[in-house]
Amino acid sequence: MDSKVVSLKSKLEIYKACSGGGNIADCPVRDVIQGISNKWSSLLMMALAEKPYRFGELRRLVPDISQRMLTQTLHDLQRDGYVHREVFPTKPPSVEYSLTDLGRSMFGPLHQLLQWAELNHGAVRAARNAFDAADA
Amino acid sequence: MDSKVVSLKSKLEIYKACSGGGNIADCPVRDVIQGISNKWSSLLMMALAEKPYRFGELRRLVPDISQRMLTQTLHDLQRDGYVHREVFPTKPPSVEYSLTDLGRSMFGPLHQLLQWAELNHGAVRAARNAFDAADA
DNA sequence: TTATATAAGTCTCAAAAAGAGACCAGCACT
DNA sequence: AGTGCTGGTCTCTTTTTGAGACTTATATAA
Repeated sequence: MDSKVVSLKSKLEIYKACSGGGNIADCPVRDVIQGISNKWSSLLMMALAEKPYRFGELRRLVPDISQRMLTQTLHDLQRDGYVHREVFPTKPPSVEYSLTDLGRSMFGPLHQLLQWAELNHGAVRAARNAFDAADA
Repeated sequence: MDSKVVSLKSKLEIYKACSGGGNIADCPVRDVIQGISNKWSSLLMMALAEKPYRFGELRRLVPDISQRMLTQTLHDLQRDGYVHREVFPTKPPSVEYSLTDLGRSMFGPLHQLLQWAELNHGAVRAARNAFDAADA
């Protein structure tokens, strides 16, 4: 469990960064994290980290996102500075989305979490099954 | 930008782990990530990484969560194996929540992301302001 | 010429999720 | 007898999300 050691190191500092103002509610870390912890953000970041994609390509790549949520999530990622949106004057005009430097920087740690998920989805699935079996 | 170098290394492998079955929709990484990318999970993980807390303590610590969502989020974290729930036979009975080994393991990479957020919330805030100023 | 397709969205309506706050049971203290 | 503590659940309202039709302008096919 060296992950325990790592996490213990500066947990408190992070935490204090949140409760510094008095309570945990208006906290810069929360402000940033809540922008990316939603159903579609990490998935789109993952796609765009591979290479730039156009709107329709992303739609086909993630078949279960609605156009509405794709528009909105890309808009939010652009607003927070992670994604760049560029319109090309083709007929009809096409729009390309790509990661900014800030987006690539954020994808570093996000990628670590994605790797953890890949390595440990077996354990999570097992925990779920055990839990569901217990209260049945 | 050495984060760029890091992220470029194994982006594609992760991505393939998702589109392996044919499409990105039923993907183990998504399955795990969606369990923790919601408004309250990372915040509660952050609190419980510091030390175990009881229900009421968590409620006071995160003043803007409703009891309903606190119950539900803790339940989901417990189901996925990140959190342990223990009832103590005090009068009235108290319930303590703590991280499991799996939870501490997951908090490692999550913590990296939280640190990134702490370091870069200035840049994100600046991007937001620029974006909002532009379309006004 | 008329029909169909493609691009990137927007609009409307229905369904699902989240938030607010009352309510509950059991026991201790006053 | 009344109040407070515990950890919840129940109901109602508001917000968010999902499904899918519709748009504007151009190119291509029949």
